[in-house]
Amino acid sequence: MDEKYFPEQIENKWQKHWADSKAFEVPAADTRDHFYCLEMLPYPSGFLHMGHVRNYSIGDALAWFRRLQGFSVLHPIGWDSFGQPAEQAAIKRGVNPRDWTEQNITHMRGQLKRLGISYDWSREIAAHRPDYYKWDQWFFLKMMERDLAYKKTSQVNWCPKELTVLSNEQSSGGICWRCGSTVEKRDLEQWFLRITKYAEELVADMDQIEAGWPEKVLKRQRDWVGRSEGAYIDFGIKDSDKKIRVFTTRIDTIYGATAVVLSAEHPLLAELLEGSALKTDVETFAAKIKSERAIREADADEEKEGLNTGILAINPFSGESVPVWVANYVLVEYGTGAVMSVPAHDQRDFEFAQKYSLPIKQVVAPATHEQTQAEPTGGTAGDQSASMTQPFTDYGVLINSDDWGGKLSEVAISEMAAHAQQNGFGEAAITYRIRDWGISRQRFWGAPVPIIYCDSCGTVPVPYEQLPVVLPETAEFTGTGESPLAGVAEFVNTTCPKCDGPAKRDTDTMDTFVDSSWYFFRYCDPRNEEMPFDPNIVKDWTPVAQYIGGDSHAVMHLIYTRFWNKFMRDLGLVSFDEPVKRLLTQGMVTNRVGDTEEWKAMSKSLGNGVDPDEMIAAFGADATRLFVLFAAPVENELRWLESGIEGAVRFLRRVYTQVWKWQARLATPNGELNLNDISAEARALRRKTHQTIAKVTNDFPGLHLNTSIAALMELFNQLTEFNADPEKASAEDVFVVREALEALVVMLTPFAPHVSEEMWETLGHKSGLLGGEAPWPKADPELAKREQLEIPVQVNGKLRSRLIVSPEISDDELRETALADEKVKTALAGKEVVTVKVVPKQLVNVVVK
RNA sequence: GCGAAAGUGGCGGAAUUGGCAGACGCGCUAGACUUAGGAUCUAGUACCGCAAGGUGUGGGGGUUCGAGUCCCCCCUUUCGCACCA
Repeated sequence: MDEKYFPEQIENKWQKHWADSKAFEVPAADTRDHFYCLEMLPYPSGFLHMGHVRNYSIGDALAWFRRLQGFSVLHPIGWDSFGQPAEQAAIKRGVNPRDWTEQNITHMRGQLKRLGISYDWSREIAAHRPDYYKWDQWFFLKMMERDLAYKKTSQVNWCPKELTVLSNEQSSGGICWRCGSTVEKRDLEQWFLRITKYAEELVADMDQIEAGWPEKVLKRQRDWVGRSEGAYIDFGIKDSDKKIRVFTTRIDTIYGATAVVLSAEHPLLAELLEGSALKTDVETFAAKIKSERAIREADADEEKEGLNTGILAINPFSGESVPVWVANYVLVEYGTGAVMSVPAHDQRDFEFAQKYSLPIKQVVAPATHEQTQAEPTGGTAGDQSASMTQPFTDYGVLINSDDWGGKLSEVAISEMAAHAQQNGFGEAAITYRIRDWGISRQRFWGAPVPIIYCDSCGTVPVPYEQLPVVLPETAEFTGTGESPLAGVAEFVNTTCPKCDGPAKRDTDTMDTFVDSSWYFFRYCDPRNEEMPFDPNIVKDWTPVAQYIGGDSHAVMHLIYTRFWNKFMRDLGLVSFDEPVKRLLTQGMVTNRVGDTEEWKAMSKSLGNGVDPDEMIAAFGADATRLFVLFAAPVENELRWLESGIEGAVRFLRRVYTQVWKWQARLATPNGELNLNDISAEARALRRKTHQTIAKVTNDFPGLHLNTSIAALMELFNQLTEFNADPEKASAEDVFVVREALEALVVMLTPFAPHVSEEMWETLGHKSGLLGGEAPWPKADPELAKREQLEIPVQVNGKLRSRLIVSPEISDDELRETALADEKVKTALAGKEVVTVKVVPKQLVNVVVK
């Protein structure tokens, strides 16, 4: 092309070439090994931001690496195109959500192509198109058949000012994220997916992905599922045959229970209070707590408040009567909505007991070392209940606990649960924090729930052959929070599939996390009209080899997609438990906020965004991508510095110039080569070449891209230092330079594909990097071996000299050489040598007195 | 409050199993060239010191012939969870 590096020219040329040659489209039948490289599909907001650029640059590097190694690589992209912003645009500006979304997709697709990301565009999908969401609806019906989808009344977060339903995230702290109003709770009938059925598997199967997923993501998922082992215990009620069931993980502390505390919304409360003199007081108090809860989530900092109901409960272990209280710190939605209060051994109960002067009875004492080692003989530790200033929450040894006294907590926990079960007042139990997934949204821009309500037949699923239930062209967007579909008569009014009578459709749409729970299976078989995908096609590509995205999806999306996979497995669509083998959560891209030293994620509202198009125009897509990958390890925060990107251009330009410098000479035949007799410098360059190949090849699967790029820069630096004059270079020198340059260009391709293709062509390969045999170089360990070793010699751990020795040197020779060294002798003068530590072929340390 | 991770030059960051701290890049300094430009090239750049030399991976202690790396205590930062019984 041109002797000078003009990124725009080169990038246009190769983007056109790739498109024309369908370079990244996966052939239908391909016997090569398959590799599925996946990035989280974007929401089509209209504009690519630097976070996208980083995400796709990482994925593209890996996709290219595997392609150059000879894998058949699936690298697809699509659009998570249902969701709020399109509807907001409709409400605010009166545009049609579909048009708005399609325009955004068109623009962003253009940006991705200008970045030169190697997607198979023939497989592009978009959630808002009927040929996609048809299968959301199909899955929903399958869930219903298996009792995994059900309807129930539940509370939603409601903003009274904006008249709209908010998600939990949008109403965190009980405050509307947009207008700051206090959020209310409202009851609505909604569809739920029974993810709790898979709670145990979602925890247990983590050991299948442990090796490939970041520990912090697994931890957050574990917390989210919230598995907790304990026991249910039934407390009797005095003068009644009713029972209150509590859940506890510390049944060993049950002799210390000095109250039973109910949530204000406990279902038994009204019944229990029947005929009580305190009925009105308690109910008034409970209503007060309830209304506080309706506007605020439970908060650990909140003052604990409670009221004695006058009811007495009977501890089934001790037979003691304890008062029943109602309090604001007991959550109705966890466990049984009732707890036994053990102030001596629980922080919350302790605070509560102090405030209301409830007795504090110690029943577990710190275990002595002997007690933890051997089976203890009796509960002898002192009872300090009266003087406790804080609860003792550790495991220990039981005291004041009848026959259980003297047992260790660990032992007592299992034995006491068994005892409760044998005697019919309890059982060992496991509870989970995770709740079923509410998917109904009172919104227009989503996949309609495929359900029909008929006065005579009730709730009727839409028959499969009537799918998709198509979203109407448009609706009235009032922003009142009612589902806009309810106002579209042609949509709502239908006939019942069972009785042909008049009926109405469900007017809610599904949570967009439904769309993104299975989309990457659709990429494998994107135009299938009979099924969501053909299991036989999907099995060659999945589980996904590498998934890359932001850690904002650590719980919701990534737990839903694991759930969906297990459901699909139970349907027989896939054969494995976990959909993603390796996950990378890349770090944020941040920039200074104004002139401050504050680095925050780029965003429109902060005004610290950087437009990828401007970067491409100014520096080229290759340099932009190279910088993004080089500037920090992929999982770290990336601080945007424009000077860094200039460095990337500089590097690419220097490599490009070097290729041009050698081009003509490399084109002429080498003639007879005698590679056994080349200069030391030439041997050193070959060594560096092969060392670099080994390093980059090894670093790639772990995505240590920044160090790979650094290694390529080192190789290039050594190549320029070799500096043989092309005109005068020997045939052997030309060979060595060619080897280094070609390795460099191929290995640079994943980071800067356009200019690499260009240089590869300049080096005389007319069919392109993907046109023939897989070009990724192979490291020759013999050539990578050092010819000489530089051995540091320390005296008492301090560096005193360096020896240049042969790699074949023995330990004894090394010791002698070190002790004979002049600098070492100087350092040893007048001192007595105690020992000489020789680390074979690595280091010598002389220890003196 | 609880939990986890991390603290290395002016900056981003390197450093298999404990074995030459600071690779690579940015920035900076000096010089060369030049239609004087925020281009390109060359050299230098952890800190103190003219030097010899000394000091140095948040602080303190420990293990070891040897610690950025392992152990204990403390400090700081970031993230996650926040009444989950």
